[in-house]
This record gives sequence, C-alpha cells and structure tokens, in this order.
Amino acid sequence: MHRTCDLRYMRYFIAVAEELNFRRAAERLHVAQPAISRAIRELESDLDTRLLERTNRRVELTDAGQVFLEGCRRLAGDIEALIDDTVRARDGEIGHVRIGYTDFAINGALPAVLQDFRARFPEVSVDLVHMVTATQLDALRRNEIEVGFVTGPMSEPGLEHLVVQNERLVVVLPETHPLTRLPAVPLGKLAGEPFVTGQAAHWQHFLSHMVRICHGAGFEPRIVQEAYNSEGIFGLVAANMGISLHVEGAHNHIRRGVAIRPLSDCDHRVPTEAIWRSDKPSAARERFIETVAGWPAMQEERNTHPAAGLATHASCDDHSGQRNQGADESG
Amino acid sequence: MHRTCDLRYMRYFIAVAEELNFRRAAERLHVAQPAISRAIRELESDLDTRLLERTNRRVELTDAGQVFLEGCRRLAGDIEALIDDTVRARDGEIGHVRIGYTDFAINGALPAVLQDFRARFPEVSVDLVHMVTATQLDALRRNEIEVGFVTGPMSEPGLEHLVVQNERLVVVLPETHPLTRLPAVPLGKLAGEPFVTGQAAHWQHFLSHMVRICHGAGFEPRIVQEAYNSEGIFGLVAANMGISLHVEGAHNHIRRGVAIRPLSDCDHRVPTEAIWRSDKPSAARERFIETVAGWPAMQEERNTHPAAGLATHASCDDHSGQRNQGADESG
DNA sequence: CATTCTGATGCCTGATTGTTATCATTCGCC
DNA sequence: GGCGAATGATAACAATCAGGCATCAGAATG
Repeated sequence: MHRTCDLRYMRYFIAVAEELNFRRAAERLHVAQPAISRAIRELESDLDTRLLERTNRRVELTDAGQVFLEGCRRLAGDIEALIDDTVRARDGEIGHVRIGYTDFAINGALPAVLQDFRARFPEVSVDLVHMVTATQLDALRRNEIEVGFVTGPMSEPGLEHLVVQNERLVVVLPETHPLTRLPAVPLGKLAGEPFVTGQAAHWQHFLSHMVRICHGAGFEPRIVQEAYNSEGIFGLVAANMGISLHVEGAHNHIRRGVAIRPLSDCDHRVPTEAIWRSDKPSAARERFIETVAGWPAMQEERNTHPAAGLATHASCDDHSGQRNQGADESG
Repeated sequence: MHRTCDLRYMRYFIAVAEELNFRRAAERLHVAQPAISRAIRELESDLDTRLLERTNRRVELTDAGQVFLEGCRRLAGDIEALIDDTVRARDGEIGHVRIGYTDFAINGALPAVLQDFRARFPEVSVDLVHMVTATQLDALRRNEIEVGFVTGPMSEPGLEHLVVQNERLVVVLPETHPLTRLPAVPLGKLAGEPFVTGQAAHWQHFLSHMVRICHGAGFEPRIVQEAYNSEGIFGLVAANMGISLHVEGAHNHIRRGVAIRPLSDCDHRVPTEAIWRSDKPSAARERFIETVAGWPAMQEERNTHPAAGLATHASCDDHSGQRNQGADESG
C-alpha cells in the first residue's frame, strides 16, 4: 500500500464500476484502455482486495468493490465540495469577521450595515464585541478584531478607515429643565450647567469633541458625574444630576424623564468610522468593508452633508467617504 | 485545475499547515524541502487560491488555507475509513446476505444460527425470505439469495450443501384421535387414515420422504387435503380433517387441538440443509457458511446421530456434516 | 470456423515527482 | 551594522510513473 489510493485511480474505478466495461470507461475518461486495466490492477494491489470480478466477457463488482465504489463516490463529491468551499473562502463568501463597536455605532448605522452584510454573505459568521474606541484600536493591533467602529476622526498609522456616519451634537436635558422650552438650544446657554459625561478614561475621543466645541463657544464644561456608558449618562440626566451632550443617534434612545434638543448654533460633526489594519487582509473582511463602503444609505449620508464642520478642528471633509491610508495622513 | 488536488499533495499540505515550516514538514514526510515548495505551489495554482501566507521567515494559513486544511484532514480520515471498510468488506465483516428458509428450518436450528451469526458479524445485514425448497433452488440460480435452507437430501450440480438438522418424523393427530393414547405410533397404524399435507407443488421434497416411508410400511397414503404451509396443516388437523406427518421441529408449534407423537418403528430422517452456489463466492456468505458449519449445537447433532436412515433410501451419512460439491455426487 | 468483442501485457515515450545545489531574504547576535 | 543561521524559492538533473500503441488470449456470435 505505497501509493495509498490515488484520486485519479478512484475516478477511473468509478467510471469502470459504472460502465462495467473497461473500454467504455476508457472512452469516457479520454484515455486508452490499457491505462484503465493497470489503474484497476494497482488499486487492487494497493488495497490487497479484488474490486472487480472480470471474466474476459463480463465485469462485475465484488462486495468490497461495491463498498469501495460508494466510498469513492462520496469522496469525489466531498472533494468537489472542498474545492468549492476553499474558493468561496478565498472570495470571502465563507469565513468569519470579528467586529468592535461603540454605543454611537450601534445606535447609528451599524445595525443596518450588519443586516445588509448578513443578507449578502449568510455564510460569513459575525462576532460583535462592544468596546470603546481606544480598546478597539488595541484589539485591531492584536488581531482580536478585524474591523472596528470607532469615534473619529481617525488617522492611525497602519490602519485604514472609512466614515460611516457623521452626526451633529444634541443636548440631553432632564425633562424638567427650563431649556427644554427651546426647540433648539444655543451652545452658550450651557455655560455653567453641570455636565454628565462618559468616563474620561474611555470616552476620550468623544470628550475631545465636546470640550473643543465648548471652548469654541467660550466656556469650559463643568463635569460633575462620569457614567460608564450611554445608558448611564441618560439615567443620570433623568435623575437630574446634570445635562449632557450626545450625538443624533441619541434619538434612538427612548428614555422617560429625558428630553433631547438640537444645538441651534453648532454644526460640528462627530464622525463614526469603520477602521481596519492595512496589512493582514482577510477576504471576509474585505467583503465586509465593501459592504460598509457600498451601503446606499451611507452614500446618501455622505452626499447630503458633504462638508460640515466647526472651525475648532479640521473640516469633516478629511474623513467623509474616501478610503484613506491612515499612514498617509499621519506622515 | 488539471490535476484537481492530488491526495499526496493534500498530505503535504497538511504537514506544512501543521508544522508551519516547510523544512520540518519535509523532514516529517521524508522528502526534500523543494518538493514541498513545488507541491504547495501547484496546489495553490490548481485551486487558484493562496493557501499559505509565507514571508521568508514565517508561514501562516490564509482563511482559505484554514478551510482547505480542515477539509483535507477530514478527507484523509475518510480515506482511511474507506480503505478499512473495503478490507472489512473483502473479509466479509461488512456486507449483506440474503437467506431463504423453509418452515422446517425456522422451527429448527436456523434461529440459533442466525443469532450466533449476528453476534459475530454485527455489520453484516441479513435478509430472510421464506421460500419452499424448489423456489430457493431457483432463487439461488438467479442470485436472489446467497444461502438457502432447504429440505434435503440435496445433490444439485453447481451447488454445495451442508446438513444443519436431521429430524425424525412425528405424527400430527387431532387431540381426540384414538392413536393419541399410544406414547409412540407404529407407522402401519396410519394405513387408511386420511392425510393432510402441504401442497404437492410446493412440498414435493418433504412429500417424497413421506410417500417413501409409507411405501416402506406397505401402504399408499390417502391425501384428502392440501394446506399452504405448516400453520395450515396444523389447523386442518385440529379441525379433524385428517392426520399428518411432520418433523420433530413440530414440537415448537404449540397448537390447541393437536397432539404430536413419535413414530415407534421408523428411524427415517428428513435432513434440512444449507445450500449455496459453488461459484459467486461472497465474503459475507463465506462467513455465514463458516458460522453454520461451526455452530456447536450442530456439531453435537452430527455426533449424536452419526448415521441413522431407513432402508428406503440411501443412508443419511451422505449428507450429514461434510461439505460436499453437489456436482461430485450428481456426476 | 472466422469474426468480433472483451480485458491483459509489453514496450516506448512524455509527464510528474524527487534530489541536489544554490540563491535571496530575514532575523538574531556580537 | 555586519555576519551567520535559518527560511523558502528556484534551476537542473534523475528516477519513477502513467499513458499510448501494438498485440495477445479467451469467449461469445454468426
């Protein structure tokens, strides 16, 4: 048993077993008949088992041949399927992506993007892990996730990114707060108000937006409470501990005791960006990113608000739609 | 894709994927390293898919490579299993036997033989088909059964046989019949009695025994009813339509209204024989016949009654244990 | 009895696979 | 930063293997 069943020979055997005729099998396989004779002989010698009972005039399967035939058919099918699976894995139709996401992402475009992706690539399994922006950047570097959804603006070396949403800020007020009487709140009115925010250590990316626009309006926000996440912020605001700034996605957060108002004099945007490593391309990740990039609602979003930013930082154009090498910007 | 995944290459790929090192994989496979390089290259070219990401210093699997690896491992195992199954089919440990049997066989040794066989060869499936002797001979010739259990004596050309039981005759009487008062019935007392038998067309082998011993006792049996099978015979006897002769196995037939008595002056035996074609050997059939031949109770039977026959036909020795070529006897 | 069909065999050629020698690149070490 | 060791790739050559052709031997057919 030193060649241990060549696959070609198995195919030959299947043909012979189906035709029960060496010549016809040879024709079907487009080889000369002696090749078949020898293939069967070697197969039988390798297995030390007679597979075909042949009497110069009639060929029939032995019991062992019948068993072997069924096995060969099954194997042939399995190999076909394996090749198919492998090619589909190459093309990213089969596979796995691990995704990190923030509160902003999951309250914004991410659910729709995910739904779209799972519809297009049902055989790619998706792992979703909640992480704040900084943790996602770490996880990307350690290959713990393939794609992050983080609060921008991003320009990390070795990472590529794509803006998926670009939200205006809103004020989150206790229901009973006097400012709720205004349909839109001027930023200046918030000077002196007590602020509830996310924890400084984890919400740094959003807080830098917040602090920047407050400075732009000429005041320093007075932070009196830090919550763990958006749920916590809304809870504390409802408890009248203070007010907060959040992104438009907050409208998806329905919570009793809280009112949400737009800012009347601030068009600053907080981008949420998909981000991934420039190296280590995985086909499934590519398909995911393509889905993110091609998502119709996002295209529209990018067209509707082509360039809206505040003077306090670089215009949002920098990261509003094109896929950029982070390394380029940082260099 | 013109070699479509050679099995050898798959084994090479498994080794490389497990070692993640071409040199070590080559050592493990006892080939030189360039052979591995080329094998992987050809595999990738056949599949048109990169399987290993290799950077002169580190080898790692691509997603497609991971899928392919798992498939290759599965296939390798399947092939092992297939070879094993094929060899076991060759040895008759896996397979199928179709068995024909008579009323006499199923009321005699057959159930125990079957139980023994199924315990020894649990992966050989057994089809049991009830047929009268003549039908079994036909079925053997048409390859519809591999082994028959028939009423002997047998000496058919092209068939081998083996006696599995060799039964004395018994009288089957209506419960109310005067002869039931005797512990054993002399054959001559049956002269003139109305006989119930199996249908002449189907029971010919047993009837020839019956007629022969009646002639030996100096009378012609007067047959008044023909039943389809043993059940029918017993029913008709119970209904007082007549008496019958049967084999000892009749004791396994418990039927109200019927009494069974041995014959006091007739040691004639009716053999039941396993019978099979001399050609067309199937391994499972061989194992079955070996089990029949080796069954301890049968050995004992053959020793206990080494040679008991009636003068009316050749001594039972002819077919009491040895495996004979039917052709030899008939020639 | 010739014919025709079957599978088997011997010999030759081309393809495939393996080996040796060598190269280019990268990493670790001094 | 240069050097040696290790890695995978490549080229050239050798051995083996598989396929093709011609032919044989046996069996069915007329």
